[in-house]
Parts: sequence; structure tokens; C-alpha cells
Amino acid sequence: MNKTAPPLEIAVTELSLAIGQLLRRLRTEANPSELNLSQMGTLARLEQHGWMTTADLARIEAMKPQSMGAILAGLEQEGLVQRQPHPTDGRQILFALTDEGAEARRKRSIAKRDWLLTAMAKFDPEEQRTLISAAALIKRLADS
Amino acid sequence: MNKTAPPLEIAVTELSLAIGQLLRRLRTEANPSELNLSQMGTLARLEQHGWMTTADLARIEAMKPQSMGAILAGLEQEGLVQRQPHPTDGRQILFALTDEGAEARRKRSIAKRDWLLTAMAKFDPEEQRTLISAAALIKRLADS
DNA sequence: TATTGTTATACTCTATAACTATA
DNA sequence: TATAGTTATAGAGTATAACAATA
Repeated sequence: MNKTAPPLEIAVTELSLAIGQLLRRLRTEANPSELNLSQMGTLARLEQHGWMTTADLARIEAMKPQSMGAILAGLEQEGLVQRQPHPTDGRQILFALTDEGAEARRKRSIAKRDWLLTAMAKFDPEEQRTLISAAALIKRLADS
Repeated sequence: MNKTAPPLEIAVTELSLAIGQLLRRLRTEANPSELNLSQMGTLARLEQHGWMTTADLARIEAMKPQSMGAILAGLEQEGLVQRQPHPTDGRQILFALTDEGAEARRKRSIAKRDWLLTAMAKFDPEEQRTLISAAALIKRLADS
């Protein structure tokens, strides 16, 4: 038996629980007209990559194509994304941000952003740096 | 104007999105008989604190008492928590882990834990340390 | 035959509202 | 009058299943 128990096994549970809690906080702090995290994520991907298909977006956001389809339909109805047929493959449909969509990314998640910003501002600089680094690592985790 | 734009404003959005994604991954990797994150969190609190009321659990887990009531009802039906009337206040009801509940904490979130463990094992030691520190910080964020 | 996207339906998690019992 | 918990209902977010069109 190893005397120092591997902290990773405990840490993964802690991390899961902490993430679940923070997500609930973010949801409750948001006001009703804000974009939700799935919508924000989808818009962010489109801003990074330009024109993308439903299937690609679904894969990259770790959800089913039908679910991504529903998200895109909602965003399209609000004028935040636009569609275009694929030039060579008649089955596929390409989506991209509209100007309104780019603006919405900045303006329609303010309560969530402010709450998190205020909460993080209370941390000392090193703790802030840890969280900033962790954000990138968590993204890599989700993508793996 | 400051030449180095404050990275915190961008980082909070990145953190939100990363957390949303990781949560979806954890959900899809789990098998159907596993405890969900709210159930795991509730059991973890009861293991830490011992006997607690619905209202206290709701507050500490950042959800409404009715929602926590539903979670506790489910856990009770599975024999993972037990209830007991409050000794002096007839309105309140105290909950605690059963032995089965303590066992379930360890055995009924294995797929989620293994997936995350495997994903984190691919990171280098410093990245792992960052994530472990971040877990505690994220918890503090959620509590604030 | 496999893949893209759509439509219809159902499930999970959490919230809101109305109520009862106790303080 | 305020608080703890329950019951009933509704909403958000995502999944599964069945389908049509295209490859």
C-alpha cells in the first residue's frame, strides 16, 4: 500500500462536484433574456471557425445533432446565425454568425459574466491565474 | 487606455463555456445507473456535515428547497439517506447518509470518475496540479 | 448502405406556485 | 407572521426514435 494516497482520484470527484455547483450558480444568476451556455458555446465556435455544419458543431460541443439542430433553429429565429446550403453536398447545411450574433455574444450574457467577474475579483492574483489556466485545461478535458 | 487588456473579462467567458462543455461530457460518459452530480454533491455534504435539514442542503448546494426535497426523496427511496425529526423544531427534518449511501458515493459514479481520471492522466504533472487547485477555487466561486 | 438533417416525443433536472404544519 | 417542508405544475436542456433526402 502506498502511504500517500493518489490525490487525483479524490480531485476528480471534487472537480465534478464543483463544476456542477458553479453551473447552477451561473444559471440562477443569469437574467431570462440572456443566452444560455450552449448558445454561447455555439456562437463562440462559429466565431472561431466560420461556416460549420450541424454535425460538426454537435461533435465539437459534445451533444447530439438533433440537440444542436434545436439550438441552431432558435439562434436562427433570433437572427443570430444564418444558414447556407453546402456547395457540393446537398445534405449538409452550413451555419455562420450574423453581425447581430457577434453582438449578442458580447451583450447577452452580462449578468452571468458580471457575477463571475465580481466573484473572481475577490480572489488574489495567483488564484486568478490558476483559474484562468484551468479554464483552458477544462476545455481540453471536455474535448478529449 | 491600458495596453494589456484585462484577461479576466475574457477568461470568465472561457471558464463558463468550458464548464458547460465538461458537464455535458461527464453526463454522456456516465452510465444510466450512476448517481448524477446533484445526488453526488448531496451525499458528499451529508458525509461532511452529518445530519442536515433540507433547507440547509438547498442553500449550500445553490438550489431551491423544493428541488433539494425531490433529490432527497429519490435518495431516500434508494436507501442512500435516512430521515429523522428535528429534536426541538417540529417543522424541520434532518437527513443523514446510510451505510449504503456512503458505499454508493464510492461505487455509483465510476464511469464519470474513470473517464475524468483517464483524461486527466494524459496531462503533465503541473497541469494536473493546476486542475486540482482549481477544483477548490471553483467550489469557492460557487459558494460566493 | 451510410450520412445529414428534420420532426416528434420523452426524459432529467430545476424552478415557481399553492398549500399545510409548526414556530 | 415567518419558516420548513410537501405537492403539483411548468420550463429548460438534451436525448432517443423514426423519417426523408442525398451521397
